[in-house]
Amino acid sequence: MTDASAAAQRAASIPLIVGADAGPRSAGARPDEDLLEGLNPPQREAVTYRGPALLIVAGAGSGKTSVLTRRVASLLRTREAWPSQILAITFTNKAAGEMRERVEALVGESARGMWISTFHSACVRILRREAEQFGFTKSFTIYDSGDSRALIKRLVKEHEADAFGLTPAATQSKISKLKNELADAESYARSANMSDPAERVFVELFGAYQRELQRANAFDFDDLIGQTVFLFRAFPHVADVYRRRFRHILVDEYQDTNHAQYALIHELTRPIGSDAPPLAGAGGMMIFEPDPADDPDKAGASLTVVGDSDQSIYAFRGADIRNISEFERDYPGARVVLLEQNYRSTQNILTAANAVISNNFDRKDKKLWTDVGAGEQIIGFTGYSQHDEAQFVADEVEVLRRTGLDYSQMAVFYRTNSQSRALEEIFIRSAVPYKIMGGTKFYDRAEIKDALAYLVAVSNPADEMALRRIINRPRRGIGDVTIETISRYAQDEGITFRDALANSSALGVGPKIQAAIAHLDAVLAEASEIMLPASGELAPPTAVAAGLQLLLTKGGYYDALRASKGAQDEARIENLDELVAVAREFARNNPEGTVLDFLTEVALVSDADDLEDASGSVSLMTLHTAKGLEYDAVFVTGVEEDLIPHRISAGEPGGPQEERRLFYVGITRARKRLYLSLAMTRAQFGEVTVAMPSRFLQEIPNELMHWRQSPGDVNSRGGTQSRALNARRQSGSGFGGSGGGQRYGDDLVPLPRSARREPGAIDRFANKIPAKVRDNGDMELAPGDRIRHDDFGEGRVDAVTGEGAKRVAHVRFDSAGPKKLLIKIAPISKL
DNA sequence: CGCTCGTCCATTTTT
DNA sequence: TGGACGAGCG
Repeated sequence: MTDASAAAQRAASIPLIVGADAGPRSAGARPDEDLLEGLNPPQREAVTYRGPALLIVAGAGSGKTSVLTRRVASLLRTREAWPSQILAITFTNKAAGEMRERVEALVGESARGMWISTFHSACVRILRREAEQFGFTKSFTIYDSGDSRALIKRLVKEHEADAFGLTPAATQSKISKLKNELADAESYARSANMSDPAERVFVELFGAYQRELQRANAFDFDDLIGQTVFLFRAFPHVADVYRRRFRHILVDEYQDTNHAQYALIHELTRPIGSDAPPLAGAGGMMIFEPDPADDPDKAGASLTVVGDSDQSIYAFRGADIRNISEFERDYPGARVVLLEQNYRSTQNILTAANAVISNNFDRKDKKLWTDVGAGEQIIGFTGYSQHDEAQFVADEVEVLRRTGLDYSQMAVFYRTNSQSRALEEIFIRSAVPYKIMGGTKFYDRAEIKDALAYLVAVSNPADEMALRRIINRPRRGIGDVTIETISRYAQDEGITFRDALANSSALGVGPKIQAAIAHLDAVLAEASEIMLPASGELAPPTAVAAGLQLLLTKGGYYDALRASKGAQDEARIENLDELVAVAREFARNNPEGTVLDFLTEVALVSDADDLEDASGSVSLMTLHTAKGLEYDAVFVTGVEEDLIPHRISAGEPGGPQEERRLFYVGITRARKRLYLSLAMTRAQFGEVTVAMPSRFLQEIPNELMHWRQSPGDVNSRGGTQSRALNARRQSGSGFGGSGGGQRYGDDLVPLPRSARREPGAIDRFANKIPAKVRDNGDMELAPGDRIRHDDFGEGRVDAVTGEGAKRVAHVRFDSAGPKKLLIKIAPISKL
């Protein structure tokens, strides 16, 4: 490592030299002095340390982004690096955009030329340049998980693999996991138990899948990383190009990198020109022999990684926490800087967060602290149903709003996307402006995928999947039979599916179908002239939008939608118009952008409208999406067993711990106010189930919490009338009308309030929450039984539906009328 | 070949 | 609850 330390010394000495001619800045000061303003000592070190490897362990809210951007700015300001020598990897496109902005704000124009992007975007850029090296073309398609699922589904069917328990979903996830480990079909076969027929079939599928991708000139998400690693290993001279170029590599959210990403970084930071040609296809194992690169000019790039193992929440998709915990072993001599001071939250919030996360064993103890004071207590609330819970959130949002807090400073988190429904309903009804972040379905809509498939069909004629998708959309009378005919013809003639379309007359299909094929072929050809001018000249910026417009119009897509009277078809047209608008916008931002660039962007930017600001509205998102964000007020909803921790995680090794980290991430997003809410009952899959408070709630010290309504309050006598029903009236808004119980007629009837308790008394439930839940045990009820309800009085059971804890009694009360009650928890007794 | 209706299915997190 | 898919009919 002498070379490395030499490089470190060299690098470290530069600022001092440069400092002498710091130009406009005050004489003698470091040119990056202003960048260090307001930083605490560890932060300063994180910005100024120079060496081959630096690990910044950055607790939540410790100013990590600020440190990272200043470090980049400092490198530029001191002329230690040209912008083009910097590669900064972030986890999301949004984070990349923000980082670029912040660096630009610090150093201005000179930020241009830096690569600041996600792993995936960076790899696409590299692959577009180098694809020809190994049997792809630069027009390759990027398959998103839906595309690859479709392909896998077809292969599973062809191989009759489901007979071996290989469902498309299982196959896809297994392949993905393997690719994240840099394994391919061959290397996997070597280690697999091939006497197991299911394994043999899987290997077969894996291999076929990969061949199909190659044939289609396509990469799936995992390939973008894995194939780049493969490229670097198989072609050292190519790798050297990038090693020479990127002298400073920074990786954010390092705890969430998977093995392939780790390997990519490792390849990029190796000394230049020192590769022993690796064995092709040697997936899986990596050997890092110390490279005797004596020439300091060949030293590897300097690497900075930032992360927090307490915030590792992507193990389920291959993130390997060891990448960060063993960083010092992988990069001997690495400097480690710890950022523990928190600049975001109040001490109460941090204490709660520390308390929760400390229940994870096998972690380095780390305690966030702040000097801003204790702050407000954490508010707890238990709703009767998820609607009730949502109404609490909506009401509280309004209260906060009236105290002057902007909507954009509030966020609501949930574990699963499906939970957003109830929130949305209530927010709409309560006229609370909101915006759902992430999970944008725009690019998942069928019509959008169709439209994009048209573009792919033009830009990457090898992509048969895209062609198959659009060949009969809109309906052209080309069914499976015809498709098979075309496919066979192509195979016989040794041409591509796309080229077969151009020979429609030779296919031997009926005249009507032949004409349809010829027409489609002509439209595709015309569009390709617009978007891909032959003679190497650049297409005009408008080409993508124009080509798309043409495809949709002449392809008959618009007409078909207009002709149909389906209710959603109008919306589909609007969505397509929106896509065209997106293409125009893209052209404005990227005057030289090609159709490929456009497709890349939409493939990798999952939620394009994330870039739009959410100003003026409350943000709703999953806990995963929340990572890296912060808000003055945060609502974590659905804090229930089986939700967080999610029930599926229970069986998986490390699952509950990861769930705890997820909860921790949610808590630590809050600056000033934190709300934790749950519901006693939750309707999922159309069934009402009884929910139990999350175990994580009990890990928060009592004195930090103020329960507006504890789980005990809801079911012990009295309960509350659903806030969803009465809150509006309480808050004096004129919104009462829609309130009545009828709105919830199909829902379980909330328990009306008979006696109001002093809320917030924590001693009574003392977080021994589950014990407080009313439980009627296995009370047996049958039609005809008479029962007494604490609030509704006496009634007669009409029917009993459901099973176990979900049994529901349909009761006709003498005075209160018909109600549905969950037998297990309703305050009832048999007469 | 296309459409409708019915069934059945599955429901974690995402670049 | 609702979304996806298959069988069966027009």
